Amino acid sequence: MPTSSPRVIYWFRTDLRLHDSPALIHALSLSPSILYPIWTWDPYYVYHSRIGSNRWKFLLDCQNNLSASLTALNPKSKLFVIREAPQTLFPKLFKAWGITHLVFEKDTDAYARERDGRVIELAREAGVEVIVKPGRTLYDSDELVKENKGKPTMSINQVQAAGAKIGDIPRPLLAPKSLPDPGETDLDFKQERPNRDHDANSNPRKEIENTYSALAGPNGDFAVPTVAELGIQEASTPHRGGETIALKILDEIVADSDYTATFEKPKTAPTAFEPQATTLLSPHLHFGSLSCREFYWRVQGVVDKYKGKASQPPTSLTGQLLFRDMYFGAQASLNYSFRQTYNNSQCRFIPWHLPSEIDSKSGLITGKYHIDNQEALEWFTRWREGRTGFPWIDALMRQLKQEGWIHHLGRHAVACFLTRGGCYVDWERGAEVFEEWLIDHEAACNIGNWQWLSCTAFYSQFYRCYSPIAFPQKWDKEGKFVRRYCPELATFDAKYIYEPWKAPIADQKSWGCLIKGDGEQNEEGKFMVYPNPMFDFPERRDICIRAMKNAYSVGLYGDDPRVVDGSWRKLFNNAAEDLTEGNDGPPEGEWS
DNA sequence: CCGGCGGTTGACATT
DNA sequence: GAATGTCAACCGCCG
Repeated sequence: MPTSSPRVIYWFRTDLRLHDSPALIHALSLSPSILYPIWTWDPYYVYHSRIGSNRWKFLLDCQNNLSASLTALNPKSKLFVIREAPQTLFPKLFKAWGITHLVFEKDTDAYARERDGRVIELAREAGVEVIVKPGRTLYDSDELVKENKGKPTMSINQVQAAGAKIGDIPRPLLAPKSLPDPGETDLDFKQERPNRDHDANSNPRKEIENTYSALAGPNGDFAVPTVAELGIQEASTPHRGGETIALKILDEIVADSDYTATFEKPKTAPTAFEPQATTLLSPHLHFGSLSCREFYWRVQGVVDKYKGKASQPPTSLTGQLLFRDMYFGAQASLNYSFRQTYNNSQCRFIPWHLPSEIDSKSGLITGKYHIDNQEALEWFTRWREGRTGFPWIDALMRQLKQEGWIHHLGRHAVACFLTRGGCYVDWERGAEVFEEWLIDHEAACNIGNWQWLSCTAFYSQFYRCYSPIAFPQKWDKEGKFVRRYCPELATFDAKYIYEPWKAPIADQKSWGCLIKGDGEQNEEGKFMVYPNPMFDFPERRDICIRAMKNAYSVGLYGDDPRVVDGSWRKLFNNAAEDLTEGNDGPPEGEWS
């Protein structure tokens, strides 16, 4: 094999950037004669991950921006988007393009490990050398787990201790200044099209989907697909993707040394919009249009020079990145069980409503759920659609759906409300909604935060419960945020903005909006209509706290044999009004 | 094995 | 208006 002039494929996945990409820099250090920067459309991504139209758009923004940056370095180059599953594409591609090396950034989620393991195997069979470099997190997640005595990182303390053993967080690398030519791009092999019998994205896909029309796309030019090609609805988010934008946002943040050095997450306002109180860099970290180490060291540089008193992890800006590493470490260690309660050694078992259906063969969640309680289903539906009758919750859910982003504390509020602090619905239901709608959806962080907020892992102070009335008042007494996202309440007196059902009917009429019904009705005559609250919150809070206390005293975790075989039901009192009854739930169909 | 303390982001009353 | 204490009482961590 002519390794003297390597012909390299650089496989972009969750690292859509040129700055600080250890894997890309390594690929270039091979002095390739030929370099193909490619993306492959993985059917697992296209049909099995929940991706709303806003996140699709953000991804395409990132791909377009990256492709333009590659072309700026070499007019012959670009991001070559190939429409086939990597597991079937690569053997054909290695042969067709005479490839000697395949380089990509390490990914440690359960599916990615499986996929990449297969690709590495295929490369070995083809005599292609594979180089994998970590770069997605501050620390290599596997190394972090290893230094945490081989256990999942479940507290920020553990991350800091394990991180200290690993050593300094790598300094960012410069973007390449030149790029080798790509070789010939003929593809004289047959495209293998994926089976489309399942489509997790039928929701955002309201048009004809044509992702796999041809290997190099409809025009045969390997172009980044359009929204129309993917069949996705137009995005409603104002947030835009791409490395150029990410670096500009970062520049603006670090230019404000007070903001950067004294940032304390719990003090930032979840009610702030235009501009938001936090950085909005999370979607860029997800798609890799910003390197987390670039972010870390740029912020640390400001902190080191700062004359005043700087904030410290975990509440500081760099602390936020440590939490991200914590969740990646837990995910890397627990693999498929991380994303579910069932079989998860770290996740408490709580007999929530609407529990996940479990595939009895694999022990994995199927994406469907049991409807054990009609009232809980109605509450979940109203929560999802932003018509709970609690303006703070509804405003957040509407912002989430429209813009694909809500403030971290807003996520706390709606997650607590759906699970342990209101509806007593399974955190996995909430995580699925966030998975679809968030532009910054990062499986590790989303799952970890849902476990945190539902007090099933990472956190356990279930008696600290967010009030949909008191909590937002800490930042926004006037209710400006609610008025923006629930415009039917725009003219309500601040006194009633978080509990409009308390406003006298005469006032409701003079403010043009009646408080009634369940949110199905939007207007009545000349009046707008906003729903009544779907339950009495203080009552629900008490019921939930009591039920949590009981479930904690039973003390089961997801991998307990009694959870696995369904006999957990005997440990809960079915007759009590404490939401501990379980007529339905895991494991699927095996408890009777 | 114990007790005390702190835990990214509670609510409410009091100072 | 900010800071502190109390509520009831969870866990992980440290000595």
